[in-house]
Amino acid sequence: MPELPEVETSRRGIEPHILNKKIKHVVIRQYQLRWPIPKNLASILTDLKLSQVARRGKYLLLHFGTSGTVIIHLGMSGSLRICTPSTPAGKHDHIDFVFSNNKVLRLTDPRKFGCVLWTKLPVDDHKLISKLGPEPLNDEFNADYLYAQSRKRTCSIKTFIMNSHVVVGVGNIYASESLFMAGINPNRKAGSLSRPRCEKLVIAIKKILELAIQQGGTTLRDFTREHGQPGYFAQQLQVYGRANEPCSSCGKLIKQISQQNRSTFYCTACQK
DNA sequence: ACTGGATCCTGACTGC
DNA sequence: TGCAGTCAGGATCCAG
Repeated sequence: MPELPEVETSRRGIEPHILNKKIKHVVIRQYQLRWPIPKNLASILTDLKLSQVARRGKYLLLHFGTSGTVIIHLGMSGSLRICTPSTPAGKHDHIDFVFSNNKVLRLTDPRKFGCVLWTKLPVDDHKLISKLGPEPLNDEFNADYLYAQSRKRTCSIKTFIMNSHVVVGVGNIYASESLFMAGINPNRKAGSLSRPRCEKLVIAIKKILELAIQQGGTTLRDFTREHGQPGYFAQQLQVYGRANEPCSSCGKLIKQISQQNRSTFYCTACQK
């Protein structure tokens, strides 16, 4: 369940266990993820010291000084946890990074939509990272930006804000939630949004993500240790997964539709 | 340059 | 129970 808040929660959860530790060895059980794990990754990483645990969008970045960076994406079903070398590996535990302090960073990903890659480049120059839009919580993501980017765009506003080249980290759940908070119909064409409504949407996206990170930080604190815990934020969702339930604002039943083969939930009365 | 659709993969759930 | 069909929190690639 990796939305941006959870990737950030994972980052904060694993960092204290492995920062500034050396890799003792790497165990790779399944190379075939979204893209294959580089064959020589284990030998490259052995004896390198982890200097920084960063995040860009939904990508987790393990920096090893000037040597290079491991790029991890959790896809739809990936998760990370800290365990020990003696913790038995499950069916979908694809890679273990074993550190000198005997802590293991373990990636689990049943659907294999995630990836583990290596780059020597400055990570911002990597193909997957270089074209990403701004971080939603940075000042760079503001009403002027969203308004300018959306002009003449005919795709729906929901599809637009989920496009990682426009802004990173807005997944299917938070797209629906943000549009509800901003009172915008998800079917509306991106280019038809007024400047004030762009501002409203930017504020909503920031607010929703900040709230989710805050909740992830408290309720999913041990997400990296106990796989599969239900997220507390699920109870805070106003429209996502609530088809045919009354709108919390007006009482009209929440509608579920499909956009780009993804479910969208919204209130036909509150969102125009 | 944009848009819509196909696609990678497994598991949970529903209905027959 | 078993089996087929549908649906999942992502995002790239490709054709038009």
